[in-house]
Amino acid sequence: MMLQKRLDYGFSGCQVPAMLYFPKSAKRKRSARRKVENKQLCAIDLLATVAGELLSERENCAPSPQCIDGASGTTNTSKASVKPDHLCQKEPLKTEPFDQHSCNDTVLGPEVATKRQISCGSTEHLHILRPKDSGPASLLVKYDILDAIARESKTLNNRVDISYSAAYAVAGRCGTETNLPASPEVEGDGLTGFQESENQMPGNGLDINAVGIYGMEDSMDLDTKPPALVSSDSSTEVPVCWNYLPSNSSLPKQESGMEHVVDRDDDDNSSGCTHLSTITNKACRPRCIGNHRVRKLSTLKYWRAAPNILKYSHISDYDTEKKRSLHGKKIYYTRQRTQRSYCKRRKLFERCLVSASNGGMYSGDIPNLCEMGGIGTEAHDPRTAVLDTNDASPSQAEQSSSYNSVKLRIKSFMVPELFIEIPETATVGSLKQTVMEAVTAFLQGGMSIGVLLQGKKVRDDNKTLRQTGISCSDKLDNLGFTLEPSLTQTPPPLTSLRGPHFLCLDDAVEPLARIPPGALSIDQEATDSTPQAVLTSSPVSDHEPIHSPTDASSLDQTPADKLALVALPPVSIEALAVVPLRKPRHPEHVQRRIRRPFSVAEVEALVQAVEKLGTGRWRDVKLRAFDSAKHRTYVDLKDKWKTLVHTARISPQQRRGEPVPQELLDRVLSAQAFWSQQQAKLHAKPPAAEPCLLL
DNA sequence: TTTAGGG
DNA sequence: CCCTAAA
Repeated sequence: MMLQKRLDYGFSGCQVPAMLYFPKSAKRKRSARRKVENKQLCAIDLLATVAGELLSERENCAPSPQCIDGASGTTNTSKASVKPDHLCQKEPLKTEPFDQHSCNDTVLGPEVATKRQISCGSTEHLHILRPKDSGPASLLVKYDILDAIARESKTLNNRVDISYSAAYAVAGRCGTETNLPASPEVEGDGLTGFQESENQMPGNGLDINAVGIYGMEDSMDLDTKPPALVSSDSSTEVPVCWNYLPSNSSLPKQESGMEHVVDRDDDDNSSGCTHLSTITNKACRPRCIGNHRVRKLSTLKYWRAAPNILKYSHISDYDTEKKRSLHGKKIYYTRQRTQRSYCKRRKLFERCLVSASNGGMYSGDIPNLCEMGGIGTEAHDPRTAVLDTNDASPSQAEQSSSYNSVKLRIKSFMVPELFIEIPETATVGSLKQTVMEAVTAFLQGGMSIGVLLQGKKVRDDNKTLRQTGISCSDKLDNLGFTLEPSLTQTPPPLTSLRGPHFLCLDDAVEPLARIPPGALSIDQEATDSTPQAVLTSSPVSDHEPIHSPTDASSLDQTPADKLALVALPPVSIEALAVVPLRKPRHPEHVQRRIRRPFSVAEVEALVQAVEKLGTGRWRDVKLRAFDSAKHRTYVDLKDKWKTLVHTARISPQQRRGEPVPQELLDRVLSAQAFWSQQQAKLHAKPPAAEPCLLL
């Protein structure tokens, strides 16, 4: 490789619409997941789950748009809010890459409704009941959720806007990798354009935007209320308490970008606009709803590690001039589409929530997202969110009546500085991608919102707006919000698993890792004495790029060794002190293999081999029938057999995916029976001659 | 490494 | 497909 001159780009801040992305890379460790419990994750959990719904709903498409009434098992049905018309008339997907059976075999009678249970934290569950054939699924669900939340919270202070971005709805057929269309431009909708541009593998993503520092006052104590999130959504919803002031700036309307994707995701022409929404408070686990062709919620796509990122560092506030380091790291990523059950997806999201939680907040409740401690940037810091109070009339707010509200508008947040190093021979497209990756990496650690009042950081999250003076009109001019990265709080048990590339960070902040969680209060006044973590780039070997089997778009993929990216967000000392460590991830575990459904021919070969060799000799089966299929491991074959047996035992209506000939399934059953019998005999008495299934 | 199973 | 305990 010839040396290339590098160009360094400094970003004093990337302006993004005032919205946050919550889905984060999933973590598979159950141990980590266990740490995510209860209401801390209320918001994200809910949203993530909703997102799962949106995804899952795609296969519940049905031709009939009519709404069904009187669904079973519900106690509190009610009409959901009316949707805007434009949401009801979406073009169908131009291409429906999903299994064509998915629509057919899931259409239920009009009386059958799909009962969804939306988990909102650990204590609240919203049951969403909507008919299966009530039209554009994701949209309905979206409004179901909104409606449910509104009812559940008994207040409209909290608004949640959920957008679903089906980045790509492509299901790879067996043996054929599906190339996706080129990534959409990342423009016009802030971060919504995050795309998996590296290799254009099939993937799908969720953009859960939401929103609204509406009802902040309430959110302060919204332990049991639906999440109040942050949004710049200037579309239609106006919170009751906080007047949302429609932006007159040039900030892109996030809806626009999102809705388009939603269009693509709606898999039918249904024009149904009404639906049922049922809300209960049962705190039970979501049940598995048989579904199909549901992509795993790889919102994670967005959080995919940038292979080019060699360095990913954070520095602290300018005023402290302290440097801290993060490490580049792989981000759990998957583009696999699965047919997992709702429960599975739910679990997956729980994993997401782990990171979301750990990364985005270190204590407190999700509803307090809007009041999370921020970084100590100065008021004039360009990274500070622009607060527009021109249109607000805070004079009323300061009239200290108990119900006065504070009106403010967040025009945008500022993303902290990003430094990007890229060869000058790189294309603009790769530059875009690099920037995107930088932002992705930046966001990957989780987000926090900082509140600055007159240049001073408002640390006490428990104070009311009035107490802090935020309700005073004369101070609103100096009220700012910062979008700041948070680091994942590494659970103590996991810190020992850190790979070599974590060493530098470990060394720097190891002492902090021992701070017991209980001591990690939001108010981290004493953290100014935090040891400095000097940013160090990690060896390339520790960050082997993620290569995709179908790296179709590796246009100008600058090799990792030639493109370094340094993100230098002004990480607050607090954040580092509180959540100093990232969850270690072994690079080899980062990328999930692409899913490659077995073809009928493969199934045939597998069945034949198993018939011959039995069910306990998968290596032999592999050698015998799949020796040349590099991507099929004996574990795969074993798994496939397992699923085949399962498939053969369920009713044909329940089967999904490419249908396997019944004849093969019959053979599967007989072979399974035979060999399990043999195995039983083997246990009974010492092995004799090698049996063989006669067929 | 391979099996066997749960996830 | 992933993850792992066992073998």
